[in-house]
Amino acid sequence: MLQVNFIRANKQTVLDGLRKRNWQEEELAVIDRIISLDDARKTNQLELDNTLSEMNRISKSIGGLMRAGKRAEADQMKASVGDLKEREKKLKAKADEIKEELDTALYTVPNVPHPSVPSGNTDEDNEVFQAWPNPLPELSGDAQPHWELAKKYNLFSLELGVKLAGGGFPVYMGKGAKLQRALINFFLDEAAAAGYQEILPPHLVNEDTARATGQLPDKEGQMYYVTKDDLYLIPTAEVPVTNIYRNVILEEKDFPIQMTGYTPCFRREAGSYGAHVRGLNRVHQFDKVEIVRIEHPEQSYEALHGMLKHVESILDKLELPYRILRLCGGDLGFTSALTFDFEVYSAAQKRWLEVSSVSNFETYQSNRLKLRFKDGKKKVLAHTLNGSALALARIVAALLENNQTPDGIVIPKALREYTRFDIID
RNA sequence: GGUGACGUGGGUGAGAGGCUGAAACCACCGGUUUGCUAAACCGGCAUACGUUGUUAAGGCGUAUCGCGGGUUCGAAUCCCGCCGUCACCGCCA
Repeated sequence: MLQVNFIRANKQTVLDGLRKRNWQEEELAVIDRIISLDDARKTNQLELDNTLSEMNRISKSIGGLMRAGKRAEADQMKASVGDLKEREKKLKAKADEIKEELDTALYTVPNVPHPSVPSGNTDEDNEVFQAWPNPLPELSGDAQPHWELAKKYNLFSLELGVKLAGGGFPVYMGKGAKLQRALINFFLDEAAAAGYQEILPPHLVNEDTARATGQLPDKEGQMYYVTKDDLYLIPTAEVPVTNIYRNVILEEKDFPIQMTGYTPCFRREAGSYGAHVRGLNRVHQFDKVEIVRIEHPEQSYEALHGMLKHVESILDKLELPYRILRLCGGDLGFTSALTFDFEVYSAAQKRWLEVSSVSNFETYQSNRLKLRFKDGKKKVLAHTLNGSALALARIVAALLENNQTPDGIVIPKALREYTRFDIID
């Protein structure tokens, strides 16, 4: 969430940012409300502190009297604390109430978009930041979408997933399963080569963890929740990996921090039906290799572009046609200041599929994470970033479709040392 | 899952209702001494919020001894719940 002090000092910037996210004028009132709640918080806190201070003073003198054996005087002083206690109780209750209102209000405010974020409402207003320079692949008329190919070559089954779990849980088989494993290893090795330390985190996280990276309370409905143990299934490795640095104070020399992690990702994503969610296009469980960086604020945008280059290099090696979009204000994630999406062209479906989202959250996450670094004597919030490198399911969809030939599906050269087969037939 | 022990600053560890935001030691930082290094000695060394101050240095207040409640004029210390660690038992890939 945003810091109240930041909102105070940069009110106009915040308001303009929210307008870019298409906030209506009446919704912007929350900003003034936050400031006045914070004022109330301070006033209340001061009164509470003064009350406590008075009580502490009296208690101390009672201690002195007791030691001096002046029992009667001490008893008299004890009696005088009653009113203060009442006041303390009220003020404390008020403080809790204000804090809750303030937090609730703060949670409704998304990150301030970076100046380069284009205005716009929907994904149609996203800016093509980098187009695919070559002609798009064209397949012959009898080319099949990946869900047909999966049947033909027995690569995965969603029907079987229904039997085992439910809709949207694919079961990969044979070369389909091996292809998943190969891609995961390929992505992890590429990330390691680019300087990212590999992390294998828990796949379930507690509430504090989900809150710190912003999944709670904003996206509560999107996560699977294990009530019995009060744990959430992770929607992305971003959550546990970034939280490694929750409540940490770094030294400047610790930067940059680069981590990568493979995890399955679980998303409830309340359903929508039709061709655009068929097959692997949208599922409840998919595999993803994530890259996470923690950066000095002055370096974070450079780091963001480095992450773009990394994702590009992987897609180049996979020989997939892709383009990069800069998300508009309306499509930008709640916690992000700037996001670039990678889309891969899936030739049989004749559409672009989102396979990666690379974002700079600036201090929005680190504020909740309490992730800071020492800047001289001061402690300053660090910037957090992350990106998919890459999300598997849709990559598989594109690979299968684009590489189909009459003889079978050809595996890209870079992947063959991982699959140990050249073709799916 | 059961039983028992434990959880104190960056680390080790004392404290067992008031004189304790917390001894001592180690680590760290600054200084004195010294051909250099080391040693010795002196000093400093938590975080958050608020307040004051020039958006400074500093001062002041409050909170924090795993987390949350309670008892009490007063809690690191007593009581309750939770979490975690360790040991043993049970179960188990």
